[in-house]
Amino acid sequence: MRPNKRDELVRKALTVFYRNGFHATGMDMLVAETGVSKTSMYKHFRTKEELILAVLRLRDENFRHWLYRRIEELSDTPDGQLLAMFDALSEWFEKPEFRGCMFIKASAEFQDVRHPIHAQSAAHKQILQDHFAKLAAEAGANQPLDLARQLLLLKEGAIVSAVMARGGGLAGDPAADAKEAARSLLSLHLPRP
Amino acid sequence: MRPNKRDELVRKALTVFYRNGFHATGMDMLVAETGVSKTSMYKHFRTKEELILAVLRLRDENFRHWLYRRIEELSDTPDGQLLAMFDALSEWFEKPEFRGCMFIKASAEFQDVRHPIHAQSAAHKQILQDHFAKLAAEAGANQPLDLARQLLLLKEGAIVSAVMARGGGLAGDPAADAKEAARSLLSLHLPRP
DNA sequence: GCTTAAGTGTACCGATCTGTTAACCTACTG
DNA sequence: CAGTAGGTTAACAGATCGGTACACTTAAGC
Repeated sequence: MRPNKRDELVRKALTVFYRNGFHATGMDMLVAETGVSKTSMYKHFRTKEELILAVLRLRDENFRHWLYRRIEELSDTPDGQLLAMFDALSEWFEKPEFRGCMFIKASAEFQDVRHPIHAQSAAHKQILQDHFAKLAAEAGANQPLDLARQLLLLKEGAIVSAVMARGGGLAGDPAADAKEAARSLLSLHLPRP
Repeated sequence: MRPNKRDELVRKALTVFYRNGFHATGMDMLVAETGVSKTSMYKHFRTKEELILAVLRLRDENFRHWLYRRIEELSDTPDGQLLAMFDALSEWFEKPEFRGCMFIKASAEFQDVRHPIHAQSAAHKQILQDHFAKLAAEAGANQPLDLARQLLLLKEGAIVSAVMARGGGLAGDPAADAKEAARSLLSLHLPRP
């Protein structure tokens, strides 16, 4: 059981789950898409749930590191980075493979709050919120935690709306709208420059 | 096939789907929970998808009418009603049966934008956005559509965050945070009173 | 050269999935 | 009273679900 083999399985399973959903994706389909045998799959992951949790761990890493890096590329001030988040999101929304937030979908399919999948999804959001709060504090916001929470609301709302808007079912440009709103909120929370 | 029998089935199916998810809820479970026979169920709804679409239609009616009425009870000015929406949401979030937005969950489980379930979910959001825009225009907002979209983002973000916060997995009071943000946005969009 | 770990293919398990079939019951209506 | 609409129970398709059993191959390490 080479560890990188396992990682490769998680990586491929991620794309399948992301495209297809969790319940709608059977282990047979995963086995077919990854090219691995079913026996091996179950040697690496004792249950489907364990595989999903591994997928979510990878997704958390990938997404957060991508977002953190991208906003640092786009701006070198903390308040600029908070704003730039919505430009990064915009880039994400326009990728053809964009299918919304994997953690929102996971918590939607595993609704019991005591379920590890639900808990892990919430943990991802908490980590993001903490990061926003750190940036807000560095930017000198009056109430950095409040600002962070409001920005998180805008981010989640933008993702959900972007999903709905994807097929033209909802009018508007969620990333642009969210950025505009964020600009307003930042101007009210930050001391006059 | 008395029509009210069908409505009763839709009503009961709604609670089961809302509690359990769509893919995770089998027709056998629905039959057991509604007390109806499987044959009758398939006489009323030719497929599971048709049942889900009927459930979503009912949910759209119920939710929108509840929300519209509640915010009218809480305020009699259009801008006051836009703010009161977040008080109404707060009441919803605190109900023990709260499990998030059914349309977000539906679009998460049926991701293909051409799928009728996905389209119907997006339509629900569009109708809400239109309603907000109407209120924003009545309130005299500079750009009522922009304000409506921003408020929709806050609403969706609050719902998603409330789901995550339900088991204590995410800190904060999403409804209160969203209301605070909405107050800021309104003050910037409305002409000085 | 032998052992062991890692992986393979395939067949299978019982349960559940959506959906169907057939025979029967019951109550209203012409 | 006969016909019919709406409902019942119960069994059954055919597929797929998560997960396992068994016999085999391949490659590395001692």
